[in-house]
Amino acid sequence: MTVTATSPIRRLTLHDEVVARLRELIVRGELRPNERLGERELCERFEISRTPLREALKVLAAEGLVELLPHRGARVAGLTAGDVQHMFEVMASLEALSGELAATRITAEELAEIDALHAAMVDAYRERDLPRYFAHNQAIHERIILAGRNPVLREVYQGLNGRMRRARYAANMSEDRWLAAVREHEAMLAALHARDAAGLAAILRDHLHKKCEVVLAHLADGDLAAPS
Amino acid sequence: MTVTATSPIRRLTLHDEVVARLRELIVRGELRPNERLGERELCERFEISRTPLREALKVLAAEGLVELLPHRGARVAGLTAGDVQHMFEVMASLEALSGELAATRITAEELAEIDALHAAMVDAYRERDLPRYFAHNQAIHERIILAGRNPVLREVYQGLNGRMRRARYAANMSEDRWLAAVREHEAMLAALHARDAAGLAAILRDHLHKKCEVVLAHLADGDLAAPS
DNA sequence: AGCTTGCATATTGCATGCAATATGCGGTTT
DNA sequence: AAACCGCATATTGCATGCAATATGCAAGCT
Repeated sequence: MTVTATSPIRRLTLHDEVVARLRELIVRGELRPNERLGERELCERFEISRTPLREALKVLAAEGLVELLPHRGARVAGLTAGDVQHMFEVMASLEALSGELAATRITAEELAEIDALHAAMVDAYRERDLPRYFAHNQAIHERIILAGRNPVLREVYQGLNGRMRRARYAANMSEDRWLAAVREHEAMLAALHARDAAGLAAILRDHLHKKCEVVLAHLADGDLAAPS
Repeated sequence: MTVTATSPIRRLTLHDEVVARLRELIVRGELRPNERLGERELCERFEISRTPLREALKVLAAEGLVELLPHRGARVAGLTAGDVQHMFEVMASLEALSGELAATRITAEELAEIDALHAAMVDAYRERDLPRYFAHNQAIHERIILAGRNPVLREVYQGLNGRMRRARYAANMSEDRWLAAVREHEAMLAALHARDAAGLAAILRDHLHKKCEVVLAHLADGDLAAPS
Protein backbone atom coordinates (compact mmCIF):
# COMPACT_ATOMS: atom_id res chain seq x y z
CA MET A 1 0.00 0.00 0.00
CA THR A 2 1.12 3.50 -0.65
CA VAL A 3 1.15 5.95 2.20
CA THR A 4 0.75 9.62 1.51
CA ALA A 5 3.46 10.76 3.91
CA THR A 6 5.88 8.19 5.28
CA SER A 7 5.80 9.23 8.90
CA PRO A 8 9.40 8.98 10.14
CA ILE A 9 8.75 6.84 13.19
CA ARG A 10 10.24 8.18 16.39
CA ARG A 11 13.53 6.33 16.49
CA LEU A 12 14.91 7.09 19.87
CA THR A 13 18.27 5.99 21.06
CA LEU A 14 19.18 6.69 24.63
CA HIS A 15 22.23 8.80 23.96
CA ASP A 16 20.38 11.09 21.56
CA GLU A 17 17.66 11.53 24.12
CA VAL A 18 20.24 12.26 26.80
CA VAL A 19 21.99 14.78 24.56
CA ALA A 20 18.71 16.62 24.09
CA ARG A 21 17.80 16.54 27.78
CA LEU A 22 21.22 17.65 28.95
CA ARG A 23 21.42 20.39 26.35
CA GLU A 24 18.09 21.72 27.51
CA LEU A 25 19.19 21.65 31.14
CA ILE A 26 22.35 23.55 30.30
CA VAL A 27 20.71 26.09 28.00
CA ARG A 28 17.94 26.79 30.48
CA GLY A 29 20.53 27.31 33.17
CA GLU A 30 19.37 24.52 35.45
CA LEU A 31 22.89 23.24 35.16
CA ARG A 32 24.99 26.32 35.78
CA PRO A 33 28.26 27.18 34.06
CA ASN A 34 31.26 25.40 35.57
CA GLU A 35 29.00 23.04 37.46
CA ARG A 36 30.55 19.63 37.79
CA LEU A 37 28.87 16.78 35.90
CA GLY A 38 29.58 13.54 37.72
CA GLU A 39 28.84 10.42 35.73
CA ARG A 40 27.31 8.59 38.65
CA GLU A 41 25.04 11.49 39.49
CA LEU A 42 23.76 11.93 35.95
CA CYS A 43 23.35 8.19 35.43
CA GLU A 44 21.06 8.05 38.43
CA ARG A 45 19.20 11.15 37.32
CA PHE A 46 18.40 9.72 33.89
CA GLU A 47 18.33 6.11 35.03
CA ILE A 48 20.72 4.93 32.37
CA SER A 49 24.14 3.34 32.38
CA ARG A 50 27.41 5.16 31.85
CA THR A 51 27.93 4.24 28.21
CA PRO A 52 25.19 6.35 26.61
CA LEU A 53 25.86 9.14 29.08
CA ARG A 54 29.52 9.32 28.18
CA GLU A 55 28.65 9.38 24.49
CA ALA A 56 26.25 12.24 25.13
CA LEU A 57 28.90 14.20 27.02
CA LYS A 58 31.31 13.83 24.12
CA VAL A 59 28.73 15.27 21.75
CA LEU A 60 27.94 18.21 24.00
CA ALA A 61 31.65 18.86 24.41
CA ALA A 62 31.97 19.01 20.63
CA GLU A 63 29.13 21.53 20.64
CA GLY A 64 30.93 23.66 23.18
CA LEU A 65 28.38 23.29 25.96
CA VAL A 66 30.51 20.99 28.09
CA GLU A 67 34.19 20.86 28.96
CA LEU A 68 35.88 17.49 29.30
CA LEU A 69 38.83 17.29 31.67
CA PRO A 70 40.72 14.06 31.00
CA HIS A 71 40.46 11.66 33.93
CA ARG A 72 38.74 14.38 35.90
CA GLY A 73 35.24 14.37 34.53
CA ALA A 74 33.03 16.89 32.79
CA ARG A 75 31.78 20.36 33.67
CA VAL A 76 29.29 22.72 32.12
CA ALA A 77 31.32 25.06 29.94
CA GLY A 78 32.06 28.42 31.49
CA LEU A 79 30.69 31.56 29.90
CA THR A 80 32.65 34.74 30.39
CA ALA A 81 31.64 38.14 29.16
CA GLY A 82 34.44 37.80 26.64
CA ASP A 83 32.97 34.57 25.32
CA VAL A 84 29.61 36.22 24.88
CA GLN A 85 31.17 39.13 23.05
CA HIS A 86 33.03 36.79 20.73
CA MET A 87 29.93 34.78 20.01
CA PHE A 88 27.98 37.90 19.18
CA GLU A 89 30.69 39.08 16.82
CA VAL A 90 30.37 35.86 14.86
CA MET A 91 26.60 35.77 15.12
CA ALA A 92 26.38 39.28 13.75
CA SER A 93 28.24 38.17 10.63
CA LEU A 94 26.11 35.07 10.29
CA GLU A 95 22.89 37.04 10.67
CA ALA A 96 24.10 39.57 8.14
CA LEU A 97 24.82 36.76 5.71
CA SER A 98 21.43 35.20 6.37
CA GLY A 99 19.85 38.56 5.60
CA GLU A 100 21.71 38.88 2.32
CA LEU A 101 20.74 35.40 1.26
CA ALA A 102 17.15 35.70 2.41
CA ALA A 103 16.65 39.01 0.61
CA THR A 104 17.55 37.37 -2.67
CA ARG A 105 16.03 33.93 -2.15
CA ILE A 106 12.91 34.36 -0.05
CA THR A 107 9.56 33.37 -1.53
CA ALA A 108 6.33 35.30 -1.22
CA GLU A 109 4.91 32.60 1.05
CA GLU A 110 7.85 32.73 3.41
CA LEU A 111 7.68 36.48 3.49
CA ALA A 112 3.99 36.36 4.35
CA GLU A 113 4.71 33.93 7.15
CA ILE A 114 7.37 36.21 8.59
CA ASP A 115 4.96 39.12 8.35
CA ALA A 116 2.49 37.14 10.41
CA LEU A 117 5.13 36.27 12.98
CA HIS A 118 6.14 39.89 13.15
CA ALA A 119 2.58 40.96 13.78
CA ALA A 120 2.29 38.40 16.55
CA MET A 121 5.56 39.61 18.02
CA VAL A 122 4.41 43.23 18.00
CA ASP A 123 1.26 42.05 19.68
CA ALA A 124 3.27 40.38 22.41
CA TYR A 125 5.28 43.57 22.77
CA ARG A 126 2.11 45.61 23.25
CA GLU A 127 1.05 43.26 26.00
CA ARG A 128 4.56 43.26 27.44
CA ASP A 129 4.58 39.48 27.22
CA LEU A 130 8.33 38.89 27.18
CA PRO A 131 8.40 35.10 26.79
CA ARG A 132 6.00 35.25 23.85
CA TYR A 133 7.95 38.14 22.39
CA PHE A 134 11.17 36.15 22.61
CA ALA A 135 9.59 33.09 21.06
CA HIS A 136 8.29 35.00 18.05
CA ASN A 137 11.53 36.92 17.81
CA GLN A 138 13.52 33.70 17.64
CA ALA A 139 11.07 32.28 15.14
CA ILE A 140 11.53 35.25 12.84
CA HIS A 141 15.30 34.99 12.84
CA GLU A 142 14.95 31.28 12.30
CA ARG A 143 12.70 31.85 9.28
CA ILE A 144 15.15 34.35 7.82
CA ILE A 145 17.87 31.76 8.11
CA LEU A 146 15.64 29.17 6.48
CA ALA A 147 14.77 31.57 3.66
CA GLY A 148 18.49 31.88 2.95
CA ARG A 149 18.47 28.22 1.91
CA ASN A 150 21.90 27.41 3.26
CA PRO A 151 21.85 24.36 5.55
CA VAL A 152 25.45 24.88 6.62
CA LEU A 153 24.68 28.41 7.76
CA ARG A 154 21.71 27.03 9.61
CA GLU A 155 23.81 24.41 11.41
CA VAL A 156 26.47 26.86 12.48
CA TYR A 157 23.88 29.38 13.54
CA GLN A 158 21.99 26.85 15.61
CA GLY A 159 25.15 25.73 17.32
CA LEU A 160 26.14 29.22 18.35
CA ASN A 161 22.59 30.18 19.19
CA GLY A 162 22.36 27.27 21.60
CA ARG A 163 25.45 28.47 23.39
CA MET A 164 24.21 32.05 23.49
CA ARG A 165 20.74 31.32 24.67
CA ARG A 166 22.33 30.38 27.96
CA ALA A 167 23.30 34.02 28.39
CA ARG A 168 20.16 35.46 26.89
CA TYR A 169 17.87 33.33 28.95
CA ALA A 170 17.78 35.55 31.97
CA ALA A 171 18.49 38.75 30.08
CA ASN A 172 15.80 41.33 30.46
CA MET A 173 15.47 44.49 28.39
CA SER A 174 14.88 48.10 29.24
CA GLU A 175 11.68 49.64 27.95
CA ASP A 176 13.68 51.88 25.61
CA ARG A 177 15.70 49.03 24.22
CA TRP A 178 12.61 46.93 23.70
CA LEU A 179 10.93 49.62 21.65
CA ALA A 180 14.12 50.13 19.63
CA ALA A 181 14.30 46.41 18.97
CA VAL A 182 10.76 46.37 17.65
CA ARG A 183 11.57 49.29 15.36
CA GLU A 184 14.64 47.47 14.09
CA HIS A 185 12.48 44.50 13.30
CA GLU A 186 10.18 46.72 11.31
CA ALA A 187 13.16 48.01 9.35
CA MET A 188 14.16 44.37 8.70
CA LEU A 189 10.79 43.57 7.23
CA ALA A 190 10.88 46.67 5.06
CA ALA A 191 14.29 45.66 3.72
CA LEU A 192 13.10 42.11 3.14
CA HIS A 193 10.05 43.31 1.22
CA ALA A 194 12.31 45.58 -0.84
CA ARG A 195 14.72 42.67 -1.42
CA ASP A 196 17.43 45.00 -0.15
CA ALA A 197 20.19 42.53 0.62
CA ALA A 198 22.84 44.99 1.73
CA GLY A 199 20.35 46.99 3.77
CA LEU A 200 18.99 43.95 5.57
CA ALA A 201 22.48 42.71 6.27
CA ALA A 202 23.40 46.05 7.81
CA ILE A 203 20.27 46.16 9.94
CA LEU A 204 20.82 42.65 11.24
CA ARG A 205 24.45 43.28 12.00
CA ASP A 206 23.54 46.39 13.93
CA HIS A 207 20.66 44.65 15.66
CA LEU A 208 22.98 41.94 16.93
CA HIS A 209 25.57 44.40 18.11
CA LYS A 210 22.96 46.14 20.21
CA LYS A 211 21.61 42.88 21.53
CA CYS A 212 25.15 42.06 22.55
CA GLU A 213 25.40 45.22 24.61
CA VAL A 214 22.18 44.45 26.41
CA VAL A 215 23.28 40.93 27.26
CA LEU A 216 26.71 42.09 28.35
CA ALA A 217 25.19 44.72 30.62
CA HIS A 218 23.03 42.07 32.18
CA LEU A 219 25.99 39.74 32.52
CA ALA A 220 27.96 42.44 34.31
CA ASP A 221 25.34 42.27 37.04
CA GLY A 222 26.86 38.90 37.82
CA ASP A 223 24.47 36.33 36.48
CA LEU A 224 26.85 33.78 35.11
CA ALA A 225 30.02 32.49 36.63
CA ALA A 226 33.33 32.96 34.89
CA PRO A 227 35.45 29.88 34.24
CA SER A 228 37.78 29.09 37.09
CA MET B 1 60.60 23.10 43.38
CA THR B 2 59.40 25.73 40.93
CA VAL B 3 59.34 24.97 37.26
CA THR B 4 59.77 27.76 34.76
CA ALA B 5 57.03 26.60 32.40
CA THR B 6 54.61 23.87 33.43
CA SER B 7 54.98 21.62 30.43
CA PRO B 8 51.45 20.43 29.57
CA ILE B 9 52.16 16.73 29.62
CA ARG B 10 50.71 14.87 26.68
CA ARG B 11 47.67 13.27 28.26
CA LEU B 12 46.37 10.98 25.60
CA THR B 13 43.11 9.19 25.86
CA LEU B 14 42.28 6.63 23.23
CA HIS B 15 39.11 8.25 21.96
CA ASP B 16 40.80 11.59 21.42
CA GLU B 17 43.55 9.88 19.53
CA VAL B 18 41.00 8.01 17.46
CA VAL B 19 39.09 11.20 16.71
CA ALA B 20 42.28 12.77 15.40
CA ARG B 21 43.27 9.74 13.32
CA LEU B 22 39.82 9.28 11.82
CA ARG B 23 39.46 12.98 11.08
CA GLU B 24 42.77 12.93 9.25
CA LEU B 25 41.74 9.87 7.23
CA ILE B 26 38.47 11.51 6.24
CA VAL B 27 39.95 14.91 5.44
CA ARG B 28 42.75 13.40 3.38
CA GLY B 29 40.19 11.41 1.48
CA GLU B 30 41.50 7.99 2.42
CA LEU B 31 38.03 7.35 3.72
CA ARG B 32 35.81 8.52 0.91
CA PRO B 33 32.46 10.28 1.25
CA ASN B 34 29.57 7.90 1.90
CA GLU B 35 31.97 5.09 2.70
CA ARG B 36 30.59 2.80 5.35
CA LEU B 37 32.37 2.79 8.71
CA GLY B 38 31.86 -0.60 10.33
CA GLU B 39 32.68 -0.72 14.01
CA ARG B 40 34.35 -4.10 13.77
CA GLU B 41 36.51 -3.01 10.87
CA LEU B 42 37.70 0.20 12.54
CA CYS B 43 38.26 -1.52 15.88
CA GLU B 44 40.63 -3.96 14.20
CA ARG B 45 42.32 -1.18 12.27
CA PHE B 46 43.11 0.84 15.39
CA GLU B 47 43.37 -2.17 17.70
CA ILE B 48 40.97 -0.77 20.23
CA SER B 49 37.63 -1.84 21.63
CA ARG B 50 34.28 -0.51 20.52
CA THR B 51 33.71 1.91 23.39
CA PRO B 52 36.31 4.56 22.51
CA LEU B 53 35.59 4.10 18.82
CA ARG B 54 31.89 4.78 19.29
CA GLU B 55 32.68 7.87 21.34
CA ALA B 56 34.96 9.08 18.57
CA LEU B 57 32.28 8.57 15.94
CA LYS B 58 29.82 10.61 17.97
CA VAL B 59 32.28 13.49 18.09
CA LEU B 60 32.99 13.36 14.37
CA ALA B 61 29.28 13.25 13.69
CA ALA B 62 28.86 16.43 15.75
CA GLU B 63 31.60 17.97 13.61
CA GLY B 64 29.76 17.04 10.46
CA LEU B 65 32.36 14.67 9.09
CA VAL B 66 30.38 11.51 9.81
CA GLU B 67 26.73 10.58 9.50
CA LEU B 68 25.20 8.30 12.13
CA LEU B 69 22.30 6.14 11.01
CA PRO B 70 20.54 4.76 14.09
CA HIS B 71 20.95 1.00 14.33
CA ARG B 72 22.60 1.04 10.94
CA GLY B 73 26.07 2.28 11.65
CA ALA B 74 28.13 5.21 10.51
CA ARG B 75 29.26 6.53 7.16
CA VAL B 76 31.60 9.26 6.04
CA ALA B 77 29.43 12.31 5.42
CA GLY B 78 28.57 12.95 1.80
CA LEU B 79 29.79 16.09 0.11
CA THR B 80 27.73 17.42 -2.74
CA ALA B 81 28.56 20.41 -4.86
CA GLY B 82 25.72 22.17 -3.05
CA ASP B 83 27.30 21.45 0.32
CA VAL B 84 30.58 22.90 -0.85
CA GLN B 85 28.86 26.00 -2.14
CA HIS B 86 27.04 26.48 1.14
CA MET B 87 30.21 26.04 3.15
CA PHE B 88 32.01 28.59 1.02
CA GLU B 89 29.20 31.09 1.48
CA VAL B 90 29.61 30.85 5.23
CA MET B 91 33.38 30.74 5.07
CA ALA B 92 33.42 33.91 2.98
CA SER B 93 31.53 35.72 5.74
CA LEU B 94 33.80 34.31 8.41
CA GLU B 95 36.93 35.27 6.52
CA ALA B 96 35.56 38.74 5.92
CA LEU B 97 34.91 39.07 9.65
CA SER B 98 38.37 37.80 10.45
CA GLY B 99 39.78 40.43 8.11
CA GLU B 100 37.82 43.20 9.78
CA LEU B 101 38.93 42.12 13.22
CA ALA B 102 42.53 41.50 12.23
CA ALA B 103 42.84 44.90 10.56
CA THR B 104 41.93 46.59 13.81
CA ARG B 105 43.62 44.25 16.27
CA ILE B 106 46.77 42.92 14.65
CA THR B 107 50.13 43.72 16.24
CA ALA B 108 53.29 44.71 14.41
CA GLU B 109 54.87 41.36 15.29
CA GLU B 110 51.98 39.37 13.88
CA LEU B 111 51.99 41.47 10.76
CA ALA B 112 55.70 40.86 10.27
CA GLU B 113 55.15 37.14 10.67
CA ILE B 114 52.44 37.17 8.04
CA ASP B 115 54.71 39.14 5.75
CA ALA B 116 57.31 36.42 6.12
CA LEU B 117 54.77 33.69 5.42
CA HIS B 118 53.60 35.60 2.38
CA ALA B 119 57.14 35.86 1.05
CA ALA B 120 57.60 32.13 1.55
CA MET B 121 54.31 31.49 -0.22
CA VAL B 122 55.31 33.62 -3.19
CA ASP B 123 58.56 31.71 -3.25
CA ALA B 124 56.67 28.44 -3.41
CA TYR B 125 54.55 29.90 -6.19
CA ARG B 126 57.64 30.81 -8.23
CA GLU B 127 58.86 27.24 -7.92
CA ARG B 128 55.36 25.93 -8.66
CA ASP B 129 55.50 23.94 -5.43
CA LEU B 130 51.78 23.47 -4.86
CA PRO B 131 51.88 21.60 -1.53
CA ARG B 132 54.20 24.17 0.00
CA TYR B 133 52.10 26.97 -1.47
CA PHE B 134 48.97 25.52 0.08
CA ALA B 135 50.65 25.08 3.43
CA HIS B 136 51.79 28.70 3.58
CA ASN B 137 48.46 29.88 2.23
CA GLN B 138 46.60 28.07 5.00
CA ALA B 139 49.07 29.39 7.55
CA ILE B 140 48.42 32.96 6.46
CA HIS B 141 44.66 32.66 6.75
CA GLU B 142 45.15 30.98 10.10
CA ARG B 143 47.31 33.87 11.31
CA ILE B 144 44.73 36.39 10.17
CA ILE B 145 42.13 34.54 12.19
CA LEU B 146 44.43 34.49 15.19
CA ALA B 147 45.11 38.20 14.84
CA GLY B 148 41.36 38.79 15.09
CA ARG B 149 41.54 37.55 18.68
CA ASN B 150 38.18 35.83 18.63
CA PRO B 151 38.42 32.21 19.80
CA VAL B 152 34.82 31.48 18.84
CA LEU B 153 35.46 32.62 15.29
CA ARG B 154 38.53 30.43 15.27
CA GLU B 155 36.57 27.36 16.43
CA VAL B 156 33.84 27.78 13.87
CA TYR B 157 36.35 28.49 11.14
CA GLN B 158 38.39 25.42 11.99
CA GLY B 159 35.32 23.23 11.98
CA LEU B 160 34.20 24.36 8.56
CA ASN B 161 37.73 24.37 7.22
CA GLY B 162 38.13 20.74 8.20
CA ARG B 163 35.04 19.84 6.26
CA MET B 164 36.11 21.87 3.24
CA ARG B 165 39.65 20.61 3.09
CA ARG B 166 38.15 17.32 2.00
CA ALA B 167 37.05 19.02 -1.20
CA ARG B 168 40.08 21.23 -1.57
CA TYR B 169 42.51 18.42 -1.07
CA ALA B 170 42.56 17.22 -4.63
CA ALA B 171 41.69 20.59 -6.16
CA ASN B 172 44.29 21.87 -8.56
CA MET B 173 44.44 25.40 -9.94
CA SER B 174 44.88 26.80 -13.38
CA GLU B 175 47.99 28.86 -14.01
CA ASP B 176 45.85 31.98 -14.44
CA ARG B 177 43.93 31.43 -11.26
CA TRP B 178 47.08 30.75 -9.32
CA LEU B 179 48.60 34.05 -10.37
CA ALA B 180 45.37 35.85 -9.56
CA ALA B 181 45.31 34.24 -6.12
CA VAL B 182 48.83 35.45 -5.40
CA ARG B 183 47.85 38.96 -6.46
CA GLU B 184 44.81 38.82 -4.18
CA HIS B 185 47.09 37.87 -1.33
CA GLU B 186 49.24 40.86 -2.06
CA ALA B 187 46.17 43.08 -1.90
CA MET B 188 45.31 41.48 1.44
CA LEU B 189 48.66 42.37 2.89
CA ALA B 190 48.39 45.89 1.61
CA ALA B 191 45.00 46.28 3.27
CA LEU B 192 46.33 44.77 6.48
CA HIS B 193 49.27 47.16 6.55
CA ALA B 194 46.87 50.03 5.93
CA ARG B 195 44.59 48.76 8.69
CA ASP B 196 41.79 48.94 6.11
CA ALA B 197 39.16 46.76 7.75
CA ALA B 198 36.44 47.16 5.16
CA GLY B 199 38.89 46.73 2.29
CA LEU B 200 40.42 43.57 3.71
CA ALA B 201 37.00 42.14 4.39
CA ALA B 202 35.97 42.76 0.80
CA ILE B 203 39.14 41.22 -0.59
CA LEU B 204 38.79 38.11 1.55
CA ARG B 205 35.14 37.71 0.66
CA ASP B 206 35.95 37.95 -3.02
CA HIS B 207 38.95 35.65 -2.62
CA LEU B 208 36.78 32.97 -1.08
CA HIS B 209 34.11 33.30 -3.75
CA LYS B 210 36.70 32.67 -6.43
CA LYS B 211 38.20 29.77 -4.55
CA CYS B 212 34.72 28.33 -4.39
CA GLU B 213 34.39 28.46 -8.15
CA VAL B 214 37.70 26.67 -8.62
CA VAL B 215 36.76 23.92 -6.21
CA LEU B 216 33.31 23.55 -7.72
CA ALA B 217 34.76 23.25 -11.21
CA HIS B 218 37.06 20.53 -9.97
CA LEU B 219 34.22 18.82 -8.19
CA ALA B 220 32.18 18.78 -11.37
CA ASP B 221 34.86 16.53 -12.84
CA GLY B 222 33.49 13.92 -10.50
CA ASP B 223 35.90 13.67 -7.64
CA LEU B 224 33.59 13.24 -4.73
CA ALA B 225 30.51 11.16 -4.47
CA ALA B 226 27.13 12.68 -3.76
CA PRO B 227 25.14 11.41 -0.80
CA SER B 228 22.84 8.54 -1.65
C1' DA C 1 7.40 -14.77 -12.09
C1' DG C 2 7.07 -11.39 -8.61
C1' DC C 3 6.12 -10.35 -4.05
C1' DT C 4 5.86 -11.45 0.59
C1' DT C 5 7.18 -14.02 4.80
C1' DG C 6 10.07 -16.17 8.02
C1' DC C 7 14.40 -17.37 9.84
C1' DA C 8 19.58 -17.08 10.37
C1' DT C 9 23.26 -13.93 10.65
C1' DA C 10 25.53 -9.70 11.54
C1' DT C 11 25.72 -5.32 13.65
C1' DT C 12 24.41 -1.89 16.72
C1' DG C 13 22.97 -0.19 21.49
C1' DC C 14 23.39 -0.60 26.26
C1' DA C 15 25.02 -2.54 30.73
C1' DT C 16 28.56 -4.12 33.51
C1' DG C 17 33.35 -5.36 35.11
C1' DC C 18 38.16 -4.40 35.54
C1' DA C 19 42.30 -1.51 35.31
C1' DA C 20 44.30 3.16 35.59
C1' DT C 21 44.31 7.68 37.31
C1' DA C 22 42.93 11.37 40.47
C1' DT C 23 41.40 12.91 45.16
C1' DG C 24 41.43 13.23 50.23
C1' DC C 25 43.06 12.14 54.63
C1' DG C 26 46.11 10.60 58.39
C1' DG C 27 50.71 9.82 59.81
C1' DT C 28 55.31 11.10 59.71
C1' DT C 29 59.24 14.16 59.35
C1' DT C 30 61.75 18.42 59.74
C1' DA D 1 53.35 23.76 63.31
C1' DA D 2 53.78 23.18 58.44
C1' DA D 3 54.94 20.39 54.70
C1' DC D 4 55.58 15.88 52.69
C1' DC D 5 54.59 11.19 51.93
C1' DG D 6 51.76 7.15 51.40
C1' DC D 7 47.60 4.73 51.40
C1' DA D 8 42.44 4.25 50.95
C1' DT D 9 38.63 5.78 48.28
C1' DA D 10 36.27 7.47 44.37
C1' DT D 11 36.00 8.36 39.59
C1' DT D 12 37.24 7.90 34.97
C1' DG D 13 38.70 5.11 30.78
C1' DC D 14 38.46 0.90 28.34
C1' DA D 15 37.03 -3.93 27.35
C1' DT D 16 33.61 -7.28 27.06
C1' DG D 17 28.90 -9.55 27.25
C1' DC D 18 24.05 -9.56 26.36
C1' DA D 19 19.80 -7.91 24.27
C1' DA D 20 17.59 -5.47 20.41
C1' DT D 21 17.41 -4.18 15.75
C1' DA D 22 18.64 -4.49 10.87
C1' DT D 23 20.18 -7.25 6.79
C1' DG D 24 20.17 -11.17 3.54
C1' DC D 25 18.50 -15.28 1.75
C1' DA D 26 15.47 -18.93 0.91
C1' DA D 27 10.90 -20.83 0.94
C1' DG D 28 5.97 -20.08 0.26
C1' DC D 29 2.05 -17.61 -1.61
C1' DT D 30 -0.78 -15.03 -5.03
